[in-house]
Amino acid sequence: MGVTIDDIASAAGVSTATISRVLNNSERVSPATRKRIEAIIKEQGYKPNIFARGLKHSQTGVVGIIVSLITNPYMTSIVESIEGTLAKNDAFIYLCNSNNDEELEHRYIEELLRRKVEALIVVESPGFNAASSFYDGLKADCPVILVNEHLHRDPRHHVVCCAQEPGLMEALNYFLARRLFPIAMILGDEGNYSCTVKERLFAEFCSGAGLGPGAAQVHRVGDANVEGVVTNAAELMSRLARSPDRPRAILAYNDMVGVGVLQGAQAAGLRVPDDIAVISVDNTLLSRISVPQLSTVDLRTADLGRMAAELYLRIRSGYIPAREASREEISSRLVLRATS
Amino acid sequence: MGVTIDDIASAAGVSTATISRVLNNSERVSPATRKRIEAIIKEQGYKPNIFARGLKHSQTGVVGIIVSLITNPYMTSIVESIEGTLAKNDAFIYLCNSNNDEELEHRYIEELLRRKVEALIVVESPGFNAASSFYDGLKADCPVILVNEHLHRDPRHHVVCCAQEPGLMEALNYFLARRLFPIAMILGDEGNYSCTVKERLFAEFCSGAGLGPGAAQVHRVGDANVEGVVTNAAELMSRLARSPDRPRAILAYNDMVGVGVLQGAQAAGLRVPDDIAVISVDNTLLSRISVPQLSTVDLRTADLGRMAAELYLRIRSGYIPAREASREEISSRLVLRATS
DNA sequence: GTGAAAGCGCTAACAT
DNA sequence: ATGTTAGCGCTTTCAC
Repeated sequence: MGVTIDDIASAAGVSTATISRVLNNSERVSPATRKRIEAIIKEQGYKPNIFARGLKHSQTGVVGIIVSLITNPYMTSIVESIEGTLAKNDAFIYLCNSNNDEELEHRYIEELLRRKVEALIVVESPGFNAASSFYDGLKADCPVILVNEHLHRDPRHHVVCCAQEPGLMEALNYFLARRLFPIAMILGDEGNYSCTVKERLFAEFCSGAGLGPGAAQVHRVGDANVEGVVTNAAELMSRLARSPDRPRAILAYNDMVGVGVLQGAQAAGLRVPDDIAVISVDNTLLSRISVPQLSTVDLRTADLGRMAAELYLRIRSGYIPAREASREEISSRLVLRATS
Repeated sequence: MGVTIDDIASAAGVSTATISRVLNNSERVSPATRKRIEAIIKEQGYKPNIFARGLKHSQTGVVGIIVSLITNPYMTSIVESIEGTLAKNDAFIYLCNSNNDEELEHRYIEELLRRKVEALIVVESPGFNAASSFYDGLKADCPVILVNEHLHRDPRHHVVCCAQEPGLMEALNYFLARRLFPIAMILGDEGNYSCTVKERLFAEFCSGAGLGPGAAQVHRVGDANVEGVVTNAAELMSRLARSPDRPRAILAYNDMVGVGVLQGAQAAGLRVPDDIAVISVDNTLLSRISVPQLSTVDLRTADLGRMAAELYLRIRSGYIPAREASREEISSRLVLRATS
């Protein structure tokens, strides 16, 4: 095998304890010996054995990530960002795909803890309500970082999330300023956080702007996190195109819905954005590859991933207490592209 | 901490060695004691400490996966499949995203080996030529499984791949049988394997079917693995729609190109598939969410992922020699949907 | 400020 | 068929 702590110790003419000390840059080691040892370590390319460390319940350099659906581009983007940030800091990730299966998720967590991950990052889909009560009760001996946990204002763990409201308001005000009425909000199934937020916010916006039922509509297209929603949204849009109170502006639940709306509009012979403006939510790959490119409310997946990873790194460095709950919230924002 | 091998040993009234033997279900242990010990293990919920095992250079239950671009839906699908298959078998994965950066990839491999992964699965993009010579030279002490390594007929490692030819031929014959001429092949940049295969195969097909230049065209849209290709393809299609020898059938390099073609066709007022039939390659999310849904050559990502994972599992079980190169190749196939 | 030494939980000779 | 025991490479008291 590779070079061990003993090799370094004898090369430096000190004991393994001293090496260990400089490794865990703790305690008092004379600057001179520290410097000398560090040089030898670098020179010999020594890296401590992960398993020996893990055996002594210490650093393993691994964080566990649980995502609810890895094939969802929204998730993928967050994972990419976490991975990239951690890789720069010599940390590895265990990737676990829960498929929204709570039971499986619990088993994953148990096993990850057994493997002594240094942090547990749980990425929720914004349109899915995780069993947050489970996490509230979770006694992990590593920090738990919840990405997009919106439900509890005071969860027991670290939370990193992106507020939808600011971007949604920007979008609605964009429509309002151009007097693009009626405005239609296209939602997914009721009952999840993301949907509720949008519905409430739209209602507030309408009453605030004095928009009557003739100027505002709400439609639903079923489960919006499922591929079939695109077709549903396209069909809905075709119908709306023929309706007497055809909307001039659409705010779509997510990018998949947005893509469906675009297709429906084009099929109905409507020009986007001239006849109808469309803004969706998520800013995933889909919004960028649609033609025309979708204007969308950016949920800032890359930032979210980076923040989660950096939070772990700060905890690891001791800058932040691991077991205290913290909350970082960033604002979504409107990204204007070709459909509005 | 949890229950250790000593706890089990004393509970069973035997030595730790015996426990270890039943754990590694090797050697001769009397069926009676084995049964008894297994019961106690189950009862106490004992699980061997991963780090102690790793320290003794044995099983770690982890496999390393290196993908060239995790945000690519093609990759994501393979990763999902690998993860799902391994999770059922209590194996975890380290996910590494190389971003097509060779240098980074090498560092990942080095670190993964140090972490004693039980297998290394490298997923190449079908449109990217990996530095296969690097892998040929790689001396890993774990099996290396290359997914979609097409270049070498006799690589030093295990290969699992999907041949594009069968599905492409199906697609072309589909066009031929319906006499949808001219047929246009839309390719990405020259120089990668995937592109070369398609070009060669198309040429062979044309000469085989006696198709002259009036009945067959080849076009290029630049780097087809980049989001912007959608717009390029849309623009190309708009131009083709106005051309005197407008194609009646399109075979698109991948799903992104296919989506672009669809949009271009619709923008030009062409009905799909009545005026123009479109078939793409990949069968990713994109082909399923496009409206109309794209007919596509299925590159069978889910099967590929499962095969790679199962290959590792068979090696782990000793059914297959780890260090011998093997090759499993499956055939792509045409999936007919709404655009053809 | 540094060293000696006792483990961490397991595996694998070597004994019996 | 089962037990004894010496490590794997590191961390961490406890001495000095």
